Amino acid sequence: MKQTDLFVKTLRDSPKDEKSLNAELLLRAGFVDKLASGVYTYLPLGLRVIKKIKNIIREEMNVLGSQEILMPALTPKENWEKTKRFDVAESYKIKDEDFVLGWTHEEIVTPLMIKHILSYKDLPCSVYQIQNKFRNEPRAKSGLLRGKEFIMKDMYSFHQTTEDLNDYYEKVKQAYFKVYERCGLKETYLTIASGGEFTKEYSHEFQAITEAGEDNIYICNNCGLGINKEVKDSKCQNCGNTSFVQKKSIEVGNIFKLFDRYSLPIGLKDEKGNSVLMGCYGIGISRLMGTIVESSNDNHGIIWPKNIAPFQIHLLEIGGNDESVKLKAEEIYQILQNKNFEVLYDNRDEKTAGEKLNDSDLLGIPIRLVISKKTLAKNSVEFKKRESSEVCLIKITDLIKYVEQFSE
RNA sequence: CGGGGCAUAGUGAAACGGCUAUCACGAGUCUUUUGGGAAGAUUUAUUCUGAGUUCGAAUCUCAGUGCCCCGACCA
Repeated sequence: MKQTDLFVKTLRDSPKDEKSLNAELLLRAGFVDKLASGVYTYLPLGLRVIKKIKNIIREEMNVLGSQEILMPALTPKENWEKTKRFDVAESYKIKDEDFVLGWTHEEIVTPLMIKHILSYKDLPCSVYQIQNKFRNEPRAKSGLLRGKEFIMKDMYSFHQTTEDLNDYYEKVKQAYFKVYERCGLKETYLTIASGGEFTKEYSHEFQAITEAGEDNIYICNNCGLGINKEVKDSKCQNCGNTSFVQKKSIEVGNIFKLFDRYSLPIGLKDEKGNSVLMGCYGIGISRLMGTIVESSNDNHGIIWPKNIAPFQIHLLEIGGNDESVKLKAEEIYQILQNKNFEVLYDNRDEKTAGEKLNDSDLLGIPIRLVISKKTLAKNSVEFKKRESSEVCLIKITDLIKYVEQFSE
């Protein structure tokens, strides 16, 4: 994409009121626009990142045999009355309180499954959706980390036996780690937390280590299990070790065994009349994006992990009013496009070199290529990785091969 | 929901209760410029809303609203 066609503006100054790093960088770089506290518009660059994260999640959930569906955000009152959650403060009630803006979807997916699960042959079964969720947060904060409306993947699984639920639950854990790894999140810990009202068993959170985090977890020095402070014991629940390190973290996913908490009141039964057992599995996608920005940046801007970067290559022409530079830059842009690289081409004429270079750092695309009179004199293009300060000149004839190496 | 802070152009800032609310950047038009945020010309505002005090309010008072931060809350 040519940068002159991109609907985005970068800001030179940080917005006055944003203390949170992810909010500041994402707003300055033009990835998002803030409509209200905790309510954001995703601009083209931000949406590209969101789409990449969604697709990674889709791929991993599909591997688990789950199928994607989309449930409504507008959900009728009756569904919530059955499970006694109509009055939960987290929801937004609308239209004279006949509807709730969905903040989680057990109440919708469980009745759906009554229609679908007619025999033991239909079990196990798993569905997920990616959707905007609404939570009546008393205090939205920290940019994308805690919003009133946010993007979430929620998956629900249905089983005939506890054993089958347990098996599936373990597989989901592994899939979640793959998601975080592919998204470039370096330090994520499986963390045990309270199962809440549903079960004496623990639920599991996935906690990413970051200074911006709202949680404090204790990490076992022996086995690496994270332990939420609400269930902190003197010994590690997994290995019995007694030494821990405390770190600030943000929850980027959680998984629960729901058992019959929803199937019982809603009446989801197998053919023998036993309640179907359920699990639910969430990932906050917008929060994940914010967390990645918090953990991957420098003084100049964002450093996107390559799998979720909005583009793979940022091609800059410097001195583009020189006809030969412009032509060559266009040519290289076309070649890279034809090779299916995702290229953002800074073809803006009126910008100085400094502006282009600074914008490039701010946007955080993994590979930067610069073409100028200087590099053309050597039949070359300058190559730089965003994460490194090393710069090197690459012969134009070797460019494709060289770039391929770094995008694999 | 308790506590604290802030609110002036698209963004960031300035202006003792007193002249036509100033500056930088951005954005628009034109000319010149291009390796770490360039030069000139020109355009760019209901000082958050409402009330009050005053000869006079961006500035003081009260109320409201919004935003940021701390805490509580967060299946």
